[in-house]
Amino acid sequence: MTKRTKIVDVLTNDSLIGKEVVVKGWVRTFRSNRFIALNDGSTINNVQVVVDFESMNESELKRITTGASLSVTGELVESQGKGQNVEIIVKALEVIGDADPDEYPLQPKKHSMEFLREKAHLRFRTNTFSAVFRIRHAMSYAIHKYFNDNGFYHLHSPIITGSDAEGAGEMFRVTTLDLDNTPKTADGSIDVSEDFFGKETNLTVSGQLEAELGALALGQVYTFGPTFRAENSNTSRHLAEFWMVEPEVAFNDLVDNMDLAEDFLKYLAKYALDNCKDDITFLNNREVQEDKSKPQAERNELTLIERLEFVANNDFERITYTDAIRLLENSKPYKKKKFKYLPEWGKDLQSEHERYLVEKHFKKPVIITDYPASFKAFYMRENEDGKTVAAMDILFPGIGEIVGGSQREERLDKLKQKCADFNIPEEHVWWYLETRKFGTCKHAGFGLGFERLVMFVTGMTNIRDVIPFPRTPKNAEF
RNA sequence: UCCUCCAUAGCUCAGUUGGUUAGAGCGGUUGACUGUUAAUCAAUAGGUCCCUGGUUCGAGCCCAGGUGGAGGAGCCA
Repeated sequence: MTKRTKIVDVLTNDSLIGKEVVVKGWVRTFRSNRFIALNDGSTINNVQVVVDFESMNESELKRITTGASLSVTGELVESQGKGQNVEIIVKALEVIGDADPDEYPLQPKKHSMEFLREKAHLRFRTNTFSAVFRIRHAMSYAIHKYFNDNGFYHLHSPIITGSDAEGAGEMFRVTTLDLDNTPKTADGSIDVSEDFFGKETNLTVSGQLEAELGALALGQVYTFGPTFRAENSNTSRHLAEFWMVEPEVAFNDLVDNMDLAEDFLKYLAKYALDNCKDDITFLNNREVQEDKSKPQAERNELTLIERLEFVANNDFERITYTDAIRLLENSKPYKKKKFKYLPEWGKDLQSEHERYLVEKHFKKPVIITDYPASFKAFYMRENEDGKTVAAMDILFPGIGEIVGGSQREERLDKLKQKCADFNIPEEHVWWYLETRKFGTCKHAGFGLGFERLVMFVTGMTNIRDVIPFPRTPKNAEF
């Protein structure tokens, strides 16, 4: 009958004090047969519900267990106790759904992240994960808001793609063929003309090429969708299914591109600080506690909040690949032979090199630009030196590469040459080449790994803990 | 895919040179207590020691293979 009040409102809206409220949520703890900590997901904070156990049916009281869902009607009053400002004095309490304490796996104590990953269906009910996923939502919203407020259009790039020219990684094949009985052509290979689309199709590894098509008419676009890579990578920074944000802007060059990416990331850090205060504070304190049990060398130099403030308020370092190599060659670990791999012009930077630059030398986000063409993608614009391309990677402390982008090759002859160099048949990318044939112009864009952003903003150290149901090699549970 | 480490109670872990009956804390249950904040106190239940094979009189412990997990590397976002 009476409308449910969300716990976030119960805790923050002073005008409700003295009034009767109805709250519904899940029991976090039940102490002394009298105090229920109830949470409904609207905030990380619980409301304390005070039960008059002397007058309650004992069998009903027994059903108030960790994890059970309740409907509580009662008066909101200022708390007699010290830990909270307000509490609800129960008038009526109904157990909506029981949670058998013998079987309910979440206890009011610390669990390991690995254990909770196996209980991915229930881990939303913990403080840490509810905070992470509220922040994940806020970041998703902030991304749309940033682009909308800056005149970008959200472009929906396809998830199933017939394009096989991207080369961004191994792809997941999409087919409706009977795998036990595939149709064959005369030479014995699989006859893909019989497949649903009449050709080989895969899940997208990037929406970039499609975003470029949009940008070259709409001016400023971005994609924000799921991306799939069938790489057998087993690290705390990679997923087989992840979400990527890819803005693309006509008439932008590499400097414009860097300016956009930096402004965007600063906006997101500030948005989190301004709009997710309770959750960020919780995760900040959680990390401080965790760090206490770690050796000095593994602790964070700055707290989570300090790191977010730092990104929001300080300019990123910008350095060319060539200068970065020179800097590494004159670094202490180089001279003391601490690098496992020697930095060398023409070879890609190793993780240890990036970490040195970001975490030891500059101690701030670093944008590395103008990489050698040899290990970058075919669509990146060739620089005047003929050796490097107008690429940029943004490296974050503890996360590594969070953004990768470039100014695109807009000159048709150069792009055709690149296709040849990379063994990409022109007939596969005819539609992409046509944008250079008809009204071509400078343009640039980048890709932001959404989960890596959420890792940075939450301080979580494993990417599997910032997406509800992680997809990794040998794991597609739930 | 490669390297290193790990797998014992519901959870976090200990377990001696290979030895007979595998332990602790937390959680659960039962009871006491009741304005608590990880409540407290007492009692109590709870085990395919990841799987398969091997060595041995005897394996949680040693060996081989497998599976799963973590950290690092590569690839990248």
